Amino acid sequence: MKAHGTTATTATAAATVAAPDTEQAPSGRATNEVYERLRSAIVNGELRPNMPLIEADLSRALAVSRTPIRESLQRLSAEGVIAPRKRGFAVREFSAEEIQETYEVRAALESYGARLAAERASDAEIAAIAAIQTEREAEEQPTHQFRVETNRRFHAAIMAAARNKRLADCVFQFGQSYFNQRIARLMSEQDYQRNQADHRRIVAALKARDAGAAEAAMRTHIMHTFLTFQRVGSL
Amino acid sequence: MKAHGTTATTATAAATVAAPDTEQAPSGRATNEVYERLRSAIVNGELRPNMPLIEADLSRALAVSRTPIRESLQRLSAEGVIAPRKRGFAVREFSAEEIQETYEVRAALESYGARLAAERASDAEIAAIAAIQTEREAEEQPTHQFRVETNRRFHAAIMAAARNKRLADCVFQFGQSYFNQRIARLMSEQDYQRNQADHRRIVAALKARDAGAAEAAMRTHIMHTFLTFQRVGSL
DNA sequence: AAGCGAATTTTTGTATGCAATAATGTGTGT
DNA sequence: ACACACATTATTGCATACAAAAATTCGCTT
Repeated sequence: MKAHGTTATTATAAATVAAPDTEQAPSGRATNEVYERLRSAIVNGELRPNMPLIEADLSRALAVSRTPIRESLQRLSAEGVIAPRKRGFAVREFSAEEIQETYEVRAALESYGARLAAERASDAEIAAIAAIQTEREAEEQPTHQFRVETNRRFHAAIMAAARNKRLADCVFQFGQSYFNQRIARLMSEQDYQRNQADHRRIVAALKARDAGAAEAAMRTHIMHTFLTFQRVGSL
Repeated sequence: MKAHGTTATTATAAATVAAPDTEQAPSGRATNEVYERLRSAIVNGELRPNMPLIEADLSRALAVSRTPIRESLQRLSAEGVIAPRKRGFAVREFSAEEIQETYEVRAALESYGARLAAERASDAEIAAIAAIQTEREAEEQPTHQFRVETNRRFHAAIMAAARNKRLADCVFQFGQSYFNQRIARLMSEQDYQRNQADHRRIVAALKARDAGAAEAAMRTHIMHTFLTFQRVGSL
């Protein structure tokens, strides 16, 4: 490919990130803007794994110099979203083993969060968690969007109730991987029903203030999601 | 303070990081060199919390331009070692609550690691873990250095046996904070003996392949370290 | 003195330039 | 056609330059 002056049109990383030239970053930080855009593009799967991130291309696409690009890349690399290659960086690819490892870490973190929530949550917080699940159960025509969003809120509410910001941050980080969205999209109706049952068990344990049960239920729940991944095979 | 030409002598961040002008980074990557030096300076407590990191100073002290400095700062920021201020970055300070939170996360991760190790380790790995603890018990005049190092090896061996690289990386990350070294230094003989007892319990659980017991023992062990911190009060 | 505001200095954020190195292409001999 | 040396290009890594923003100093007024 020959770069021809202004705007590249090939299916390269830069193409999918191009800025909608409105909203032209009046808020001082170009680096943050670039960082956010790249991260969301990667998490949403717009930038495919192993796609190399060419600084000059991104620079043109996002209309900033290479400096904020390079700083964003460092940050994304530290977060494990992209990986260093011999030359520069590429969108990180996760093997099946690495995905399993990630789910195990999430299981460790979220199950401990459930335990802490059972010990520390106020009654109001537990009621709020239960309410989210009730909302899920009540919806008769749940869209994919609805399911993802209420699920996110359910888990976030539990983490908030655990009163450990660091833990919540960690869990959030681990949710920021392209394969999560993909797995969510590939979930069958049966998977969804199993998740609902898991959620009910978690709520019950929290209401009973049974830390051990909450922890175990959450652990099982997370690993169920991993089973979904295994069933659908490679992404 | 007036920067006067070449070498600053005041007690600023840059002073403590200055390169020993030998070993002049023949291996291409200046950014990595800078990153490593800053991180270790912070973790070892040479750079005190809240100390602002002035790019120009660091640049002079480490004899590189501001570019690799800034890239290192992005990385350290993503890792939570430094924190953004209104202007630039400063060494991150952890409140007592944040330290507790960190220990809770470590407890979650390492206890799950112990569980996985109990399920997955080979007999040889468990023997190796036991051997490290035996070595600890055998030493009659253990220096601080010896205690820290064997402790590190003990925990690392368990994480390796858990066969989850991501988990091991996470635990390692959480160990990279200045307060860990400080707490280790403030440990009383009684604390050390309690740790030894904890380690023995963990080894016993692993030998028995009792995942639940290994998990519980490790969790208790980590939280004991947190109790040590609480006893000595503020750092 | 204390408070306030403008001028000055620091320090950062972004852009650009240049040399080094990896990647790629091209030709030649076998 | 294949392998290999060599030339060319693409891309990075680091340094520098410059403008904007924040912090500081200084002088003025009260």
